[in-house]
Amino acid sequence: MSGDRATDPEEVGEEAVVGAVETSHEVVEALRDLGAATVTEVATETGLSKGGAYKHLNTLRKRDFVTKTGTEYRLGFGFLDLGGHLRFQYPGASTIKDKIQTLASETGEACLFTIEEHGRAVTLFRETGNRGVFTRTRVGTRLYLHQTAGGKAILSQLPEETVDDIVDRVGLPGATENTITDREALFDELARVRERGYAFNREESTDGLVALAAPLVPDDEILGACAVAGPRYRIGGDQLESELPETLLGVVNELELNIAYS
Amino acid sequence: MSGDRATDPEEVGEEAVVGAVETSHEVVEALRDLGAATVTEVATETGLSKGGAYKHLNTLRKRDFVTKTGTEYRLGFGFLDLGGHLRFQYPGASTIKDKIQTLASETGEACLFTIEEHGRAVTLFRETGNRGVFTRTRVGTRLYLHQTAGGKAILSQLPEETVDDIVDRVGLPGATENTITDREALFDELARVRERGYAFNREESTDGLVALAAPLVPDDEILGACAVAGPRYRIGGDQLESELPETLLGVVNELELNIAYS
DNA sequence: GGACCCGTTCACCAGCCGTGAACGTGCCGG
DNA sequence: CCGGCACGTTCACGGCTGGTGAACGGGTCC
Repeated sequence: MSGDRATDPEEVGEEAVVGAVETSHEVVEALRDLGAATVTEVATETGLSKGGAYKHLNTLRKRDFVTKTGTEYRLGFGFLDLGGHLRFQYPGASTIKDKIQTLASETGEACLFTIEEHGRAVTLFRETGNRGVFTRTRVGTRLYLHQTAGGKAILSQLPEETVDDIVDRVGLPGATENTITDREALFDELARVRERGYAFNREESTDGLVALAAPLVPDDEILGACAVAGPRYRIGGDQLESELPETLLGVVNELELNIAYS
Repeated sequence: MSGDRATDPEEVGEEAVVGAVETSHEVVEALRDLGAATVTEVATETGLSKGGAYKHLNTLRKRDFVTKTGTEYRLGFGFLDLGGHLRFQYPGASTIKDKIQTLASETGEACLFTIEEHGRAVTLFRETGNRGVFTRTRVGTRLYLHQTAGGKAILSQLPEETVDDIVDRVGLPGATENTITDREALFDELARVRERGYAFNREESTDGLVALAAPLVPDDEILGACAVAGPRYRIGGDQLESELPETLLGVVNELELNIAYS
């Protein structure tokens, strides 16, 4: 029922596009950047006329994408509704969320479930244990696949040409001095991940942050990756090497069985 | 910095609207209902021509609101990104989320933070304890204020004319036989809530589900409500009457202090 | 191999988006 | 109390673009 989950490497056609919708998106972005704004502020920010900005804000308001309080406009929570709906449409979503939560309470650290979209990593679920929170990764943020443990776990399960396409499109930007920024090095790393069964992130996205992730492959098809992340000083040593992989792989295997037979 | 948080009872003007953006939203809704669809399916669902549907899908794709996999279109996670961003812009968001989480692990039940928007209740944060999950309330869903504990807690803090406006606009639809569907009865209930300091939901939205909520009012201004919800057979009796209110009020008071001085 | 089906492109015309100016209202200073 | 300003909202109009229907091309199933 849920079809093919592979990535789509096509470039988006610059033509065949509805201009008014694009300006609408620009209004949304302006509102996101400004936080709260009046009509004239939105107009100057987007370059629209006052009347035009008004029309757009009004249109967005009809669908709860924008809220008006007196004379102030801000983004509304219509986006949350759609996003939340979508999150639980993903195959096995509620099972995944449950397991991520138990993983979080067992390890005490921040645990994530991440998928690939448009060559980037998107976090669908995030639960934190009783220990202090560390990452600033939010549900929905788009990160680079090659900079994160979950991303590398996903990449390790994709055919080589797909990985090539993704690298062509989004590049390999660096974040810390540990980030893999070379294509060869990335492929080597992916081979190691494939062999080992899970991926590390040793301060490759943020200084002081390490993580561990395993791909979720219930049916010969990569669904995403489960990760445990925490500060290096807490889980850096033995835990990252031996204890955590065991618990992580246990949870992921269980998940795969649950999802495959349902 | 964050301005007025009161509700805005204005009706949205039917005119002064951008048509192309509305059809774009219709495409999104079609895609949400269909789950995954081809261009022609979207076209027939929305009544657009094939070419027109294509243009719209393409436009949405540029902003990650739509994903294309081979010949299949589905909603993308761009909405999640915006929604998540927004969630943490709300005043005191991360403090609130933390406290909701501790509340969940202390009580073991599902705990929510809910706000009011457009006369409806929107759940911003939801955390579940170690006991079985019960409600199907998702982050982002819009519920009726008068049907939920959190909603009634919020209403109890609003001026009477605002409550009147809201009731005029959204009505008092029933969900179970316990739902308050009469305006007089609602005002009586709100007076009791105000006096007591917290609100109950005794199977007023879903059979078998009870809840308890307290308004969060850090600065003379209602921010939202914190709620604990669970099945009647588990928390129905003494807990709901004495134990839970105490822990809930404790957490909310602490939250109010944290938010007021920050 | 041919007939269909579907996604994508293309040209075209009417309707609509966006503009700029006009209107009205609330607020501040005098 | 009053006048002026600034802002949201409305309005009429013109150029452009959104949406149409038909044509193209590639894939797949008989």
